[in-house]
Amino acid sequence: MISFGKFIKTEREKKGWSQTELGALIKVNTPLLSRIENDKKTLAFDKVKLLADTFEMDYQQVKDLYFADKTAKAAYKYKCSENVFTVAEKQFEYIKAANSIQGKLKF
Amino acid sequence: MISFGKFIKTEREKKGWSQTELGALIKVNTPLLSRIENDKKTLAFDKVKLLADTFEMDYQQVKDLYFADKTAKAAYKYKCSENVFTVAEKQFEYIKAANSIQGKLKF
DNA sequence: TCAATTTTGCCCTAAAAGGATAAAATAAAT
DNA sequence: ATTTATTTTATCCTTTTAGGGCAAAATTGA
Repeated sequence: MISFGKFIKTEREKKGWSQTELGALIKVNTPLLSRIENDKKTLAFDKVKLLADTFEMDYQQVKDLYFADKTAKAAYKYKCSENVFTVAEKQFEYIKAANSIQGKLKF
Repeated sequence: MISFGKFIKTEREKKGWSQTELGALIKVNTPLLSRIENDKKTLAFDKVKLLADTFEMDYQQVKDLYFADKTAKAAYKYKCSENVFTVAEKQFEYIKAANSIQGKLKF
């Protein structure tokens, strides 16, 4: 498993693109893309769809990777235990269930 | 499984405290605590330790709940799939392993 | 050694997070 | 039925951070 930054770098190189080239496609300038690939900045969420399309990959999957990365980094930074993920998943299911009961569109 | 807001409300009522009373203990004013309990605002992270102490609960556990809640809400909001949590956990383990190799303190 | 590419150092702006006060709404108690 | 206590809502304000930008330095490699 690699970080989202390294994921971008890997896929970019597979395509044989420079940072500037990929940057033009996903609307991110070169210095910023460099930082993103090195996990010093994060890609803005609204660029993720564009990125998935550019890489010809499934949006849902790329999006999941994007958030997984953010979650993992926060969990590490704040010294969470491993079961934070299990708890999160349960909470997630709970919210989904609660909101699928017509009309309740909280959170 | 309940939200972090409802968790606070539940524990507060167990102790028989008003929002103002608990608020004084954890340094949060009443209107803000109301919003927090109703999941309209989030508790600042630096108050979590104080909250755990006040409730006489394990900090690690409360902290995990705090981040689980944030994660779950983001995952729901951005329509992630359920396996975002599994991916996140793998990523988490990867980061931990990478950083346990002396000196590497990235992320 | 020149040219392309990547990285770093700053700086700027817009958005969001966290917090505060006053006032309205609800609930409880007398 | 009115007070009184409690909770919620309406705004507003300040500080932080995310995301982005330019210029220059560093690295890679032809």
